[in-house]
Amino acid sequence: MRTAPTILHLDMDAFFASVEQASKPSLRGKAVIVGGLGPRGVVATCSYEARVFGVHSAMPMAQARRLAPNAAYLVPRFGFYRTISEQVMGLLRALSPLVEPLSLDEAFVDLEAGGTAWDRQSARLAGIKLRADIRAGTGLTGSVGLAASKMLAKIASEQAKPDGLVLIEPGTERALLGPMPVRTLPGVGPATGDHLRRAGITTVDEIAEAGEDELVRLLGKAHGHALYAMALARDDRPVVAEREAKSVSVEDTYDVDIHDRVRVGLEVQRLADRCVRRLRGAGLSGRTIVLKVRRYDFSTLTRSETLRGPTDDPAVVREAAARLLESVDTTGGVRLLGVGVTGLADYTQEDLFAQAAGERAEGGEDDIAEEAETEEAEPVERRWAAGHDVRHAEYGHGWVQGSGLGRVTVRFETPDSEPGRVRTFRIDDPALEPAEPLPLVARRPEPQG
DNA sequence: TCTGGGGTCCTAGTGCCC
DNA sequence: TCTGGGGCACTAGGACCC
Repeated sequence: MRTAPTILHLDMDAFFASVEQASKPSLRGKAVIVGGLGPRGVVATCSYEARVFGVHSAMPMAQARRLAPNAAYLVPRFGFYRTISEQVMGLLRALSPLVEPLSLDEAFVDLEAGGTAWDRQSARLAGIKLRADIRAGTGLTGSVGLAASKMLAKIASEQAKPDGLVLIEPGTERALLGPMPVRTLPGVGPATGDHLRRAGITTVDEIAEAGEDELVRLLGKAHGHALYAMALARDDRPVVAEREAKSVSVEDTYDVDIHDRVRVGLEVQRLADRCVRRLRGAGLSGRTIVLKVRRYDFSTLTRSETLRGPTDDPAVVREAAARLLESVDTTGGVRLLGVGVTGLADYTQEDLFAQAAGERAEGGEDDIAEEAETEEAEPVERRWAAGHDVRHAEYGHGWVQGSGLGRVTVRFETPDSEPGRVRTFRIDDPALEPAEPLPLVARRPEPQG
């Protein structure tokens, strides 16, 4: 393990909610909750103001609404978050070629590999400058952890939240880690936490005291060895810049359980098409088709089938998914269906032939065009999702505060305006149209030199 | 009150081949 | 020919992460 704290972990603070607050001045300082707004939605992220009420990620939305009835509830705008995320990742790549994104709002950076830092002073300075650059470029805050390993850098950024920087001095790791609860360690979730607690182990020190053999006995080989090493602050996993995807999947939870077997079949076909579209979009094909079914009682089962070779043919994936469905009992109803592909490969020669043949026969992508039509036919209310940007011919740029009963309520404001006024329109008002999000920070003139 | 969506990794059982 | 075992592929399920 290295001796200088030159691994940096960045964690953007309440990312989705912060982006929404930055783009909507009237929400700054308010409880903002981003997530699925349907009857089975859960909270994706919420602002720190909402956390005061006890709201947190992964909480059922219905529960959040009871705890914070006056919060602003918004659906996520992943496309926009991705744009902001790329901006932030660009700042990280300026520090080092070794940047490992973990999600839209989190990444590791190997500062030493980039020549940006070699000791604690240079690492701290790099962290301070990064936070300033993120704020200047996006108006958002991120927390930075610096340490000699990935695990400790992540724990440091957790401690730094919100809007802070924590550097763990090499040599102090074990003393720091020892009294912490086992759940601090990555890979210890509710199940493992319970398992350890039943064995009388609640702190990191107690993991170390239990010994490696005991942990392997309790948790199995891989998990036991890994956890013991982490408890001793041993972690020499490198920062890996390029990670290849291992699977592609799509799934839908339905507002109401589906009982009709024919409808279940149709949904599986739709999901298969969507999955293939994603697969092709990534330039991939795959060998193993996976069907996922969550039943009315939340029991989840998967069925999979491995083909002789990789495919990205929608008909092949549809047929495989349909065969897998035949082996599943759906009486009682299903709440979720999913279709995935694993065993990924780049396009194979065979696929290219098959695809060429398919295109000759069917004239291109028509075989999976059906989805687009379904989307066109969605109810008009769906165009006015809460939180999404709109433009009105007379009042300018705004966002949807809510819609229903044939009306849509819009607040007219932009990231650099004062909090704006609210107006209500008919949902079919021709002066109102969906709009692209505006940049969070107004473009400044390029600095000279 | 009732639990999203997109992933990764691990384990265990089974069947097959050598 | 019988038996055992290692190694691998496949399948299903579960834990965990953000």
